[in-house]
Amino acid sequence: MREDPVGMKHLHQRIRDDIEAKIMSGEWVPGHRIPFEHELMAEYGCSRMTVNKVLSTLAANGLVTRRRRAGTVVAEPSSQQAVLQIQDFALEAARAGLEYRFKIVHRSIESIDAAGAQRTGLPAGTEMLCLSTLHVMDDVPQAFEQRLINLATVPEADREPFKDDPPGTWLLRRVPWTDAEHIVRAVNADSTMAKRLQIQTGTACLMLERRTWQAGAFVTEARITYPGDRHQLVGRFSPVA
Amino acid sequence: MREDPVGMKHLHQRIRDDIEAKIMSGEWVPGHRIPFEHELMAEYGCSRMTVNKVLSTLAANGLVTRRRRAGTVVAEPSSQQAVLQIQDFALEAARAGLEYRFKIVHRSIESIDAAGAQRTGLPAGTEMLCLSTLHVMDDVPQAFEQRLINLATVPEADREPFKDDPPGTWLLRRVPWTDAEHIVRAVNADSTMAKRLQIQTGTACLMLERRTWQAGAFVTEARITYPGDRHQLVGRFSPVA
DNA sequence: TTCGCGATTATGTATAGACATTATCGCAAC
DNA sequence: GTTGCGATAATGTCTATACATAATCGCGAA
Repeated sequence: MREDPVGMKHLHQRIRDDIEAKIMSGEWVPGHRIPFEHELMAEYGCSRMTVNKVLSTLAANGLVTRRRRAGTVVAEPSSQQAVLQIQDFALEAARAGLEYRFKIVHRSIESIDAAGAQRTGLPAGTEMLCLSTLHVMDDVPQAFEQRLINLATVPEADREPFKDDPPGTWLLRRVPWTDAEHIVRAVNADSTMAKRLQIQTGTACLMLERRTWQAGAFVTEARITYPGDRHQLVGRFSPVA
Repeated sequence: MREDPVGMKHLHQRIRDDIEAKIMSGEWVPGHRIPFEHELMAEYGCSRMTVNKVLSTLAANGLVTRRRRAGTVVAEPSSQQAVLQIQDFALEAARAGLEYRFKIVHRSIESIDAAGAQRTGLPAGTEMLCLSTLHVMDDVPQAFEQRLINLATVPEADREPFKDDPPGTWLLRRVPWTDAEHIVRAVNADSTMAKRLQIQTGTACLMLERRTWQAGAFVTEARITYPGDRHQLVGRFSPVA
């Protein structure tokens, strides 16, 4: 019944990618009803078990909400929201009525080291664009960002001056991600970091480490340090199955 | 074919619970090979699809590792995992092969103050059970937990000695929550906290504040402080709109 | 001894169908 | 109008089967 898959992803993955893409692109906003299982069956010409498993997985990941009889709808953004929103400083500043600036304080291209290769799953020696950015609101430093961008996945980053948008915002618009890993740590500011953020040495800081992949290809790693007395992560969660 | 389920969980959940219990209790240590799918089929008298879905789900959650031909084994705990995702110290300790203890260092019943009333949305003066708990693994303090439990919502907490399970675990089993709010901060340990956690004064700590509601009724507030050099929050997310 | 290759075995993905569960819709009775 | 109830429609769970894929095992040849 199925054509021979030569360079063809598994159906499960293809359906999942399609739905995720529609949600990510904004074509399907939160609350939008996703086609019923039998509609997807017809569209992809597969059995209900297959689309059921896809939708169940998406529901377990909190991307959609399923209700008997009512169908499946795109979930309201909840848990991850906080971590992600903090990412967009310009938006946060605008909402708080502050003036936002950023400054690229370092830029270079380097081969990834052994530890980096381990973290990202890339072969050692892969070329990465390394950027350090200071985010400032109303002349007060809010965060220091150290970022690696995989030039194999995003070659155009090499020629980008990052004049209007900081690297994170620029990337988000260019390269939609499909997977991310977040780590949140508490660290004491060393003297260098303290100077950058205009805080006292030893002040507790939140360090958010974030790695993103697009369909298995590593995109970027960001390590963002926030002064602990100026920032917190806030999230609202609903229980997962 | 199946007996009528009166108070009988779905098979999928039962198999899953059984396996998780074996892992949690330490009966199956990391590396231990889980029965093959056809063995579980025979044991539970069900089809392979059913056990396959259970094991796939456990694998997706990182509890087990699956390899073709080799079978399914209990996963190695990856360093300091998922404090946020699985907020169960006993489970984490069991997986890491550590001995877990907890100690209630303070217990009282108090009326909520103005600030607390603000945070929880309760009327001032509501009676709360106040507990302070120290979580210890292999004689090393891992976290200090300050918790308020709403006695109006969970009156039986008053008579509970919290002998076998710490308050968080006990509550989770008794009162399923429908909404939660999380705040993550970085704070410098003051001298009291430093003494409790056996760290140096000033060490950066992660402070996780968590409030939960059940259908609009406030249940509990927990404020958990982790030494920053021993813990991190790990999360794996998929994109949201 | 070692290398290569085929058989074996366990998981990965998918199908087609069945029955259970539950929320909603619409009609009928009050 | 409102209430109650049955039909309906969607997801939830499960079966039995099939073939694909990948890793390992063991045998035979170099």
